[in-house]
Amino acid sequence: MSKAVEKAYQLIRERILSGDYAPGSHLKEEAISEEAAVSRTPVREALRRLSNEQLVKFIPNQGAYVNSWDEDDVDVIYDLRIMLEGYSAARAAQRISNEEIVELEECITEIEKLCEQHSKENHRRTIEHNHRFHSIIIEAASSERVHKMLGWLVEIPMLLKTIEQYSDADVERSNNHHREIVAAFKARDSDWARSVMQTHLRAAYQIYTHAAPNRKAHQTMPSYSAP
Amino acid sequence: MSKAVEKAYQLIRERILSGDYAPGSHLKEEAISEEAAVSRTPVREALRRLSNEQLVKFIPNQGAYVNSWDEDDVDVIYDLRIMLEGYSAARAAQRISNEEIVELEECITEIEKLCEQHSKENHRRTIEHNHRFHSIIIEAASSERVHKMLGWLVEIPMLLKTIEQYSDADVERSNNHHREIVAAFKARDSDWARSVMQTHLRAAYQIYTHAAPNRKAHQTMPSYSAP
DNA sequence: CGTCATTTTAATGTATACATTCGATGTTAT
DNA sequence: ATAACATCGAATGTATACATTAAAATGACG
Repeated sequence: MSKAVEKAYQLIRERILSGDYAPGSHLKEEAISEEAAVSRTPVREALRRLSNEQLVKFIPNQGAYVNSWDEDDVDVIYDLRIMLEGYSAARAAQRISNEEIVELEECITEIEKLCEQHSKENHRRTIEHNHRFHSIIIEAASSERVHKMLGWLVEIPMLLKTIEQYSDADVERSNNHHREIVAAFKARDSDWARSVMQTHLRAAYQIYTHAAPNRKAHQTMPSYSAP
Repeated sequence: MSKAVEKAYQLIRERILSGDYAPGSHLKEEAISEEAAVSRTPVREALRRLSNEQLVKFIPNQGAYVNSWDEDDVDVIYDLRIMLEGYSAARAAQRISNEEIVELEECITEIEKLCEQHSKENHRRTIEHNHRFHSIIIEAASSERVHKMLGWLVEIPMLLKTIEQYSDADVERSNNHHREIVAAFKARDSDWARSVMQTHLRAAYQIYTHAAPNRKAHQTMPSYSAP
């Protein structure tokens, strides 16, 4: 995207995900445009993009508010990811190139190496490689639509933190899933690929729900949406 | 949405769906702003919305082009609809109100009445009621995310025309599906509801593929995307 | 003292003017 | 003649000024 829009977009997104902009707070265009050192026009465009990703909520003639999600919404997000990434894996099984398979295997070996000893830095790089692994598959599925839709499901802070909760057994299981997905790809077996991918993500969901300290304590939209 | 944006949005959308703006053609902001009698600003915003719905494709520093879809994309659209509307039906089964169920039944009786004799007008109203039927269910699923995502899958002209291809037997089968979905809702059976909904849409897909005179004749993006 | 109408204000929505970028065209040198 | 290069133009990208709207503050009245 263009320079100023990207600048505003990244800034707003960062601040929302970091919690700097609290859920429900009013994102005023002028204030943001000053902080990002761009004019209101690109800020507006960035906000529109974020509203499509459901990170902010628009109210006509009133502007943008940081969106919040309740427990049910998190469930939906996981359900959608499981459906769509499962679908992606199925499509990828019939479309992925040998080069991409090699890349996937490199991701796996990297992750396994990094998991041998725990550290903040290794953790960060593990997340990166994991993300890359999933991205390659979504790319290989070769559908703009699916790619875009999945785009607004991932990278939500709560969900990203899940990986920090993985026990050693969880990590080993996850790595096994990764290997099995590649095996399914090599066999060009769509059903197998989809099945393993869905298993992989369902397991992640379980770890998240058990790790979440207070699942019932959901953030709610403030009263401006009510009479 | 605001007035001018809505005006531009509707105009562009209409012209794309009617084929007035041909696939691949360049949508120039200034030209559109004159036709819609608004300034470029709301036109830009409308184009961004349409690009999120995948109706137009953006190329940086070059602008918006009417997007086209090939056979594979149509397959993906149907697959996604089947997954997401199936999911919606499953959620709706546990959330739908009695009032909404009554509304669904009204839609069904209306459709059945309209199907008794063929006519252009009855056809149009059938489509309307059918659309309403599906909308109520998606509403009842009660998830902004799912609602929005399904928003950019429906109302593509090719797909809308499918219903015109329905034989009498197809129509009767469709009506039976509708009734069975309501039955599943009354039983609060999520799996049943999802299953029938997916059956319903898979049948529609089959009718489309068989009715399409030349499925292989897909529109392709012009060469600006190729070297 | 509370309620309702009015005014004010601060934000969004829109229009327009300016900057930038990329492609087309045409020229020149090899 | 062709390829590299410079120039020009038309479109997008950005900034800013103006219009409109809705919420908040104020004040009049019951």
